[in-house]
Amino acid sequence: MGKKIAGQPTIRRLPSYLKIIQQAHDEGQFFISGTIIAGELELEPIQVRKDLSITGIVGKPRIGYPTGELLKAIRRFLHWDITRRAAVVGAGHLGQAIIGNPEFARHGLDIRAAFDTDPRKIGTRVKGVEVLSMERLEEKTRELALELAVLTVPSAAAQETAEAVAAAGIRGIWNFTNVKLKLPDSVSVQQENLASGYAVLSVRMGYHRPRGRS
Amino acid sequence: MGKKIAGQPTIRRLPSYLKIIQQAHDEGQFFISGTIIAGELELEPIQVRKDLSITGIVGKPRIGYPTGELLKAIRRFLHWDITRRAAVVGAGHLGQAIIGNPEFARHGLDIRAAFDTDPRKIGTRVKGVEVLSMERLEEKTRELALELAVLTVPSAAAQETAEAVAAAGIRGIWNFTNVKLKLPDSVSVQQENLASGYAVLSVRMGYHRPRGRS
DNA sequence: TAGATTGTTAATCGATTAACAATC
DNA sequence: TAGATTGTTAATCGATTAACAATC
Repeated sequence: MGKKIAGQPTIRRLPSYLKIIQQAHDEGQFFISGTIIAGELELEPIQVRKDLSITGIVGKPRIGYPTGELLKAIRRFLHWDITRRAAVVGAGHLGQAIIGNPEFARHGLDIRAAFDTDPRKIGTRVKGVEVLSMERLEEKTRELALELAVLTVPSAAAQETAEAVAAAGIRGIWNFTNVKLKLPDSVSVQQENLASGYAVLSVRMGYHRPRGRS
Repeated sequence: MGKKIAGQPTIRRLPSYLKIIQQAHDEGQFFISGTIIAGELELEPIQVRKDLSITGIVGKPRIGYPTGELLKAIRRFLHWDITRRAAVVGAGHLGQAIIGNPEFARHGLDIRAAFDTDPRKIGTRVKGVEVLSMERLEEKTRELALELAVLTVPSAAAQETAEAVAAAGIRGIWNFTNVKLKLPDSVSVQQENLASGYAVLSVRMGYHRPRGRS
């Protein structure tokens, strides 16, 4: 019998659970029920129980799940218990937002360098992270043992840059461009398509019928 | 018989289709087949055909779908054929990234103002967009007829800020914080949880076994 | 014409939800 | 104890994929 496998929807919900459980833990609560977590996130309790079951942590009826063990197990499951040495490729606003967001650092994203083609940016620092020329990507990847790249370059440069990133030996790309990258399967790619979210919101909002003065 | 309804997965894929079809159209192609679109995005042709069917556009066997009509129909479906007057609330790097991204403007996101609490930012401009104090949110929402807010404040301020946004009369929030907002149902909220994407990538990458020198 | 592609109907697959005995 | 919550098994739901006749 193999390891229990979690579907992608489950994996995507785990970070929200982690946040709620962390808060409870910080407030000194030793247990939290699936019902409470579900209430906070407007999910069904059964869904939370099902999701949490993949961690292997067993809860106590009437009491809930032990917060400490659950935190540890979720972090382990997401591999957020190790640090991943990473680079931001494309040091624009989006790249700087990722560098400056402490949430990712807490979850093991250890950004060691940033790369850009803009001579005015090269040599500067963003929150202590040095911005380097793209020419130094391979050298720095080796030197710093980088394994992950946050790709925040303009779409027009995405494929070309991703190929350079892959050639440098990086094995995971968090892709914030809207370009479907063509790379060998040995590189893991996670596509963040912000336009998808905007599309969902737009459809949900529908057409506005402003209250006229007529 | 009612209007055909599209599931959220379909809606989320439409922007990618739009991009491919736009490229073909710009290259002067009058038709594009579902097979081609699927190939570009590494999807199944049947999935593309099924998704495109919600637009009501009919393709020609052997030829494909008419690019011009398809573009128009997808934009119509997503309501990307109208402009939505919007504000960025939280003028940090992420907010500035959204303001500076021309893709959203092309899809009708018309950012008219930015709001922040930082006195050093208030009064400045980001790509021509004025940064205003949060106190002026209600006034400006009325004056500019804003209907959408891009919420890019720190998590700690998310709920409070969202309430102010809702009170100002804005009816859609694109929420980039990791906070599940508690707001009346009259406000549409789209949650962008970046940590979810990072979780998926992390699980996919697994634990690294570096090639040792041993 | 021959055959690639469409649109529709049916089958499969996976995720969510329901039901309920076990239990703290 | 009584009853809220857990974990598991089964049912439902929705999305994806397969099959195939129609057709350009």
